Amino acid sequence: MRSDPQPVFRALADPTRRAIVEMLGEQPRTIGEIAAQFPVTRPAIAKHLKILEEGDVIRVTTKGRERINTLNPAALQVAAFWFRTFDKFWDDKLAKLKSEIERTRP
Amino acid sequence: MRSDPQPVFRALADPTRRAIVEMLGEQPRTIGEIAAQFPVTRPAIAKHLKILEEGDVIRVTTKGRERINTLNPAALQVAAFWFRTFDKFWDDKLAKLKSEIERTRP
DNA sequence: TTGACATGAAACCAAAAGGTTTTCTAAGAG
DNA sequence: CTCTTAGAAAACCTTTTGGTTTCATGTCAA
Repeated sequence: MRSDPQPVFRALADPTRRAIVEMLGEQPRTIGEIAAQFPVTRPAIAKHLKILEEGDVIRVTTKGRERINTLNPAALQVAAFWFRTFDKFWDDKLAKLKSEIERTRP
Repeated sequence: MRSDPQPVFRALADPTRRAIVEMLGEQPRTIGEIAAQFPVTRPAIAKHLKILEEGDVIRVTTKGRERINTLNPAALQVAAFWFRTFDKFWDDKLAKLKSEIERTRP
């Protein structure tokens, strides 16, 4: 499960891209639908989507002349996992319980 | 606790900076000590540290002619929190348990 | 006080990032 | 067929990023 988080962190570094990720967390959308929500042009959004795709944060399927962008939540875990290193600083009891839960549920 | 995650995500977007964060997770260090671990020059590391400081990911204290860089784990939580939006995609039971734990421990 | 050492600071550079406009292609609707 | 529409693709631009080298400053140790 733990792969290189760099493309994911890179994808999430831009606020527009994080907003896109949040949008796609609700439901899959086409480029046009996404671009309509932002003050930038469609080509700009297309570039953002490409970067998200490179990080495997989204998956794209073609349907006729439309391209459906779907969130791939698993990729987010790759980045989220990185933060686990610092669990010890946050809440020791909670961290222990969490890891215990995860350990006993393979 | 939830503030703008942008400076944190920005700080964590670079692999060198994430490595620095991991180093400082062990113990505070001076710029020189950090720079010695990387194949880039000290001024380059100094710039990375500045970006980390802007995201409040590290705190800096001066001691004589040394500058001690210390990790501020709380800032990491700001970014980690963003991922919570997607808990529902990961493991529903675990997510519910986690939020239950957090809810009952204010 | 003098030298060595930790760091700051400025000037500079190439590449990447984020954006635009323009042009092209292909699929649906009439 | 033809028109409209979704998107791809290329060319271009400006700013930011990540790095360098060179020089300046302040502190510790002898």
